[in-house]
Amino acid sequence: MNNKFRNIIEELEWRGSLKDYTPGAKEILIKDKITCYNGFDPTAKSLHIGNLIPILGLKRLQNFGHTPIIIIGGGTGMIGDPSGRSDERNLLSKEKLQENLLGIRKQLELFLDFENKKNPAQIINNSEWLSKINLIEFLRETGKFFNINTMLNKDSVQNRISREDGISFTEFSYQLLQAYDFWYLFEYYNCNFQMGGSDQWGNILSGIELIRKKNPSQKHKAHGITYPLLTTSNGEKFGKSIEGAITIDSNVTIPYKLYQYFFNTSDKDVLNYIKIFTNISVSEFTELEIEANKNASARNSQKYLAEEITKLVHGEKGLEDAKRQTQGLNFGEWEILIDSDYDDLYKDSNTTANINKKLLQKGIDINKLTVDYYICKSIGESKRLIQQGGISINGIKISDEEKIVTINDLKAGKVIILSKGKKNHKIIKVQ
RNA sequence: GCAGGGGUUGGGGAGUGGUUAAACCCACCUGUCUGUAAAACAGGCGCUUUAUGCUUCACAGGUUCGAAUCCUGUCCCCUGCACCA
Repeated sequence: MNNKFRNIIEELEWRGSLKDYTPGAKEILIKDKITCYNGFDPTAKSLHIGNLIPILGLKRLQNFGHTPIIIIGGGTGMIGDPSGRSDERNLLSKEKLQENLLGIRKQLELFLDFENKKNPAQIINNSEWLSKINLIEFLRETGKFFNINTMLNKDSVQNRISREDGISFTEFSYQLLQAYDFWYLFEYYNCNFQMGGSDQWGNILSGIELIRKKNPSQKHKAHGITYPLLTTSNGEKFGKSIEGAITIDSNVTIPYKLYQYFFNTSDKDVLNYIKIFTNISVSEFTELEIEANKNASARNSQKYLAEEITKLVHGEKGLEDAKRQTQGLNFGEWEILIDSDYDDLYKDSNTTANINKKLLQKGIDINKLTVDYYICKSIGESKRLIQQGGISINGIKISDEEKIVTINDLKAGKVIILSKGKKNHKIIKVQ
């Protein structure tokens, strides 16, 4: 893990994690030690893997002696960011927001160093100041610096205005609040850098402009950098699976799922992802790259990526569990699964379910089973898949579309592993 | 508000009285091959008691032996004009 990079810019550029930057930003990051912030809005109760990019960005800054600040958007979360949205957000209730806030805060604490004497990370909730804003004062002292024409020209706003539903004043105001955050941090926390996804570029610039206008004497002191937004080479959104976002909360996305998600990264993306998500050094990377070109079928890069990320997010034990469960589920080696694996897999309701023992003693129609446990959408689909050889129990393909599943189909006397294709499994436990 | 165009199965988009559960493309699913890939190929993609069965083409009625297709009303969208500025 030793870092051969001379400075943060060199590292970010090599990792492909730098997209836009304000003039002079690079030089300052190389020469000085700065304080930089990145905001996270509590829209869900867990961060998803896309959030790892800014988190790692802050961490890398910290490694080079800069001071990271994480803003969790207790205030801005009340409003909703229109960027990248095609419709108005539903406002979250205050209780929900609070719950999300706590969850995210806890997760963020895992990644950065808060103990360090020199440049400890901080987590700050922007409701600290946003909730105290007085409307009249805000309009006079901050709103005055925003030009509606400029605001209207933003893509995020334009997109919404051209739609039938338009955009509410509330969301339209979001950019003011984010700019205000930056100004506030600049003023009271000596923070003059903001980092964010490239979709935040406009918001970041607004903040810089506000700072400039409010402090005419300190021209060009605030800066921003962005990292590119990740999409897969197929143009899909990164971090989304069929069942929803891949999160870093082991109760929502179990380590096995996380591992699988990255293991299934395509060859085209995997090397880029490794640079972005892991701390791989240039020399290690070169080695891996050569190996990947020579012997792609070994999938060493995917394995490396999946292992590193699982370890980063869930630790050594999480990784071990994920690998064992992979072996058990994806290769049908159910014997190696231990009791706690079932418990783990049980946290993911997409993968597991319970069945009443009596039902099994009577016997249950295979098609009913697949539909009841959400493997198939309809009995018709189930029959079709059986004809096509797409349904299996405990790794054995079912050929009889009228099959009655009974107690004799249990593995180890306690579970049925019902699968659609090679990757969709449902572990059904008898109770 | 007036005039014109339009709302079809996840998305796009054919179809303007009858073998139309509805062309085609994309997305998606399964299988073969394989590397738990990609590509390619094969199959599939409203529901079920698989039947000359049931429910679908914005919504509600109507005409007809028969309607996604015709009529009436309602809702929504797009374009032009007007109003407003």
